[in-house]
Amino acid sequence: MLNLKFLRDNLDEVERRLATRGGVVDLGDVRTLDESRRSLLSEAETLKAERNQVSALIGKTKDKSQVQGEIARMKDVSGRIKELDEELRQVEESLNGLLLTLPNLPDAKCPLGQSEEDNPEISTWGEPTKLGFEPQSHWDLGEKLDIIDFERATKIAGSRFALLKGAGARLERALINFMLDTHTQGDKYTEVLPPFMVNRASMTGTGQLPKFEDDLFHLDDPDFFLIPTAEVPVTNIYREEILDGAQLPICFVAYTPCFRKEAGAHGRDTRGLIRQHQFNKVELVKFARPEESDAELDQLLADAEGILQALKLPYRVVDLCTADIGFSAARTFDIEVWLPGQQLYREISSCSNFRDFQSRRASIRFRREAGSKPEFVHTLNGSGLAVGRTVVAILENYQQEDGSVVVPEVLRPYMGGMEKIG
RNA sequence: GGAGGAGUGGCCGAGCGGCCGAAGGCGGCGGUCUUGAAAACCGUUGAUGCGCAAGCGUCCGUGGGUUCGAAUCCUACCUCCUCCGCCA
Repeated sequence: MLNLKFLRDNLDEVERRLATRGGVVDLGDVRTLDESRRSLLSEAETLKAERNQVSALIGKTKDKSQVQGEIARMKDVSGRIKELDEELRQVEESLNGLLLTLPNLPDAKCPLGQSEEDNPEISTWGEPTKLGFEPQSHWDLGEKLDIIDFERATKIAGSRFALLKGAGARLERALINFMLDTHTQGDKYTEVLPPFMVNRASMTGTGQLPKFEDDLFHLDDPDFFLIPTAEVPVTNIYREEILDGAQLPICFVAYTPCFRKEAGAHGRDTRGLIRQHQFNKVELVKFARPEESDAELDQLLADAEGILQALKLPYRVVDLCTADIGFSAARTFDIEVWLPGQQLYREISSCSNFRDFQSRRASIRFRREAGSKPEFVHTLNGSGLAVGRTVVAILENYQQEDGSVVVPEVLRPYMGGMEKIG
């Protein structure tokens, strides 16, 4: 959520900066609602002040017959207050509803662009793998090795599900453990295992609601949502809390499955593990002081890159342009891993700084020192990494001409010493 | 699922329908004393909205209601605790 005061004073600038995300932005309604809110508020508060005064007087008066007139008048005043409060409630509901649909302001440093084509590549690591033979796709490899069964997953659940088997299931589990162990080394990140279902307030806090309900799996009774990323439950750990500034930054790492409807992706990535309704992810989440969040984003990105480097998987980093950053983000770096089967780089991690956008929605604040005023923290998160896509990358990059797959060295201890699948 | 009990400030804990944003304690902060620290003593210490400010408003789990006036009364919901049942 944007700062209403800032928005009020810089309406044109906000419109212009939001428009860099694409489309036209008209904040006229925000102005109108804000103005009527303030005028209703001041009228209601004046009456409340009067009522408080007169009621105190009535209270002090022993002989109530002397104040019958005041009591009658206050009855009217109270009626009027009730009307105004109701009007105010409606205006605030509209205003708040509107504010909740406005995306975050892109950072000044966020590159301008019209589409993902305009995302500048800022670094590369390793060389795209040269296999010396015709590479197979991970879905062919997986099926031939009998470690991924898409057909039966479809029978059990439906399309966009996978059944991992044998060394495939073991590889997924090995990756989760390897990632968690790596990130928690030296107490950099504290491991958490959060609920996989959350309520509406949590979804609103991180920005999935109210705009993106269609992308979420929902349970009617109780009114819960399956998490689309661990970002949601982990960021909401501190919703409506005031943190001690001395403890910042607070860094969490969480493994969770993630559930997404992929409603807008019909026909895209229908084969393979790339786009599933359910996938595993190890997520990094940080709560930082505002002045430190840029540096924390760099570190977060480096931590995510560290996993790919340890696995010796080639990748590049792109700086998402204004048209491509997510709703809640102010700045985002994507890590894209090389996939020989498809001969392209594919997103495997997305690392973002949300600044105070989520912390305003979720009311997550901190005190610099005892006695100072609460300020909003900056929240950040990034995949460290998407596990399913890491399996894809390993199968495709480590495949051999005979269709077997070499297990990356760092994973062997997690695979019971297995050096090769197949 | 059934039966009881409870939700007050960072924490514990008082609170008669008006003098309660809320006693008291702990903790925090500042000070006195001390070579320094502890102890003791004194003072101070919630959040938020509108406003340049003075100030005014709001917040005692959440939402409704009664009343001139609600932390205090009524009501629904939420959460927690105890007991019974069921259960990985």
